[in-house]
Amino acid sequence: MVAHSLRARVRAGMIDEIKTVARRHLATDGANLSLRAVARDMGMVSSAIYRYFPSRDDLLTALILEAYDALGDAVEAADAAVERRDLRGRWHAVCRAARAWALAHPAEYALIYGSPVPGYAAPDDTVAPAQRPPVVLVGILHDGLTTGRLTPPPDELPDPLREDLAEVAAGLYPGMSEALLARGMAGWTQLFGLISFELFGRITRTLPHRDEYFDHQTGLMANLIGLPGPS
Amino acid sequence: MVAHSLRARVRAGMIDEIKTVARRHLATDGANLSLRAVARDMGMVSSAIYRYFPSRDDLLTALILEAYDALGDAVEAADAAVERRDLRGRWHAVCRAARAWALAHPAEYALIYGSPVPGYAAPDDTVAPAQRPPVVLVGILHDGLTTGRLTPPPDELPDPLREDLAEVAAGLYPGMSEALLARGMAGWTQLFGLISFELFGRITRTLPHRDEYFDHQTGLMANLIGLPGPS
DNA sequence: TGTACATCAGTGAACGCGCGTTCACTGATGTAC
DNA sequence: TGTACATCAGTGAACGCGCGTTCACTGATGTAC
Repeated sequence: MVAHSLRARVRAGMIDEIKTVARRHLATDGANLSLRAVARDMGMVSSAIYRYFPSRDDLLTALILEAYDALGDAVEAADAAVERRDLRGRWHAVCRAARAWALAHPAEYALIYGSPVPGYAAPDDTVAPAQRPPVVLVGILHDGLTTGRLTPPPDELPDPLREDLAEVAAGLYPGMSEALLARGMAGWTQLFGLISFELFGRITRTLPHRDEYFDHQTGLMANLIGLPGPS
Repeated sequence: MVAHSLRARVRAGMIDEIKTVARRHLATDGANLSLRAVARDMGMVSSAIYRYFPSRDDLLTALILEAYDALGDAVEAADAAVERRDLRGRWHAVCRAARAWALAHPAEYALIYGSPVPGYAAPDDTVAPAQRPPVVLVGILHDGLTTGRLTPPPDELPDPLREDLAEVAAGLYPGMSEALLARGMAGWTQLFGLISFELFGRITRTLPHRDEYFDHQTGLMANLIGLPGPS
């Protein structure tokens, strides 16, 4: 029992080390991750990896799942740390947490939000963790609605779009204002765009004050949504 | 003279064909473009490509430049086709043109706006063509300012950010309102985010009415900017 | 507690593959006199 | 107009490399009695 769990612990440690080394390789080689290179870095023969992962794609999938979860954890923790009623504070906290995580883990961010890896199809169990950040953002808006702190925007949607959004809302926050949901999704899109531009090196070459830029731009979206608070 | 230009024309035709075949390969293999595969598709031996491109990276660079230019052309043409004073119409035309081009050329879009290709450094002459779409968007706002059709937002920027933006404006549209420039960049970020999400298959799985969604979301940004017009 | 057996991690060789790039070559097409 | 030479496109073989994956193997570590 003790002996078996020791072996199991060693095994878990190896799996962790493989993933850690693989993450390091992501940083330099992007998503064309090489099993052989990982094995080399660990001082093993390449076939040894197969004791832990049945194929290269499985290793990739594990890394992708971990990345989604790490980002989701960071984002949810940031939200939870702010006073519930401070909608605008929560919004900024979530945006900043996502950006901070991405800047700290650029390769993993690229893995989950960059262009799709050719020939690799993400399995279905990545869908739920992938939605955690936008769900948190929209959750803030939902809280605002139910506590009356946030006034929903006028219904400004064409019918087909409203129906689509109603269906999305039904699976998430039933009864939510579709127009507000659309604005929340605009905020999420903006957040993703800001981080991607900064990380992939477009735009911000001539914008040294990146923190201020980021806060201002996410603040604009908070205004668009109608989040109460300073400025 | 005539003879020489014939050979030159044949040569130019070959270069075009290589690029066309290479573009086709981008669609399936992403940015790991294989010279040998391109040669194979053309019924040539792989070394023959070297008569036309000194290396694989040069071919990639050519494709990237062409992609930037094609998108830039599409966007500028869309803007030019709308009555100058119809700011909101121009805004929507530019957004739609960018999206349409991206949907029609997903691989080339991924090449220029996806995650950076590992080990490939884009040469400097990609910078100018890359900026054409955002320059057009901000140009619309600038036109609005100079014709008085657009009221600049109140100065809402922290000092360091205003200085950064003033420098950007100086090289582009001197004297432009920094706060308005920031909003224009927010619009550009949103546009990029919307297209990327749609193309890379996040978010829109449950949103069948994509055109309506796109128009609505870009319309929200037009509102944020303060573009006059319906809705 | 001690022994016989099963499980498991890691080895090393091999498979078949594709890649970018170089190089000496063959013909055909153009140029100069 | 006709010939001698230079230019150029494309060939085919070869270089050295890295890759994912399979497989029979050796020891060491754990398990059952």
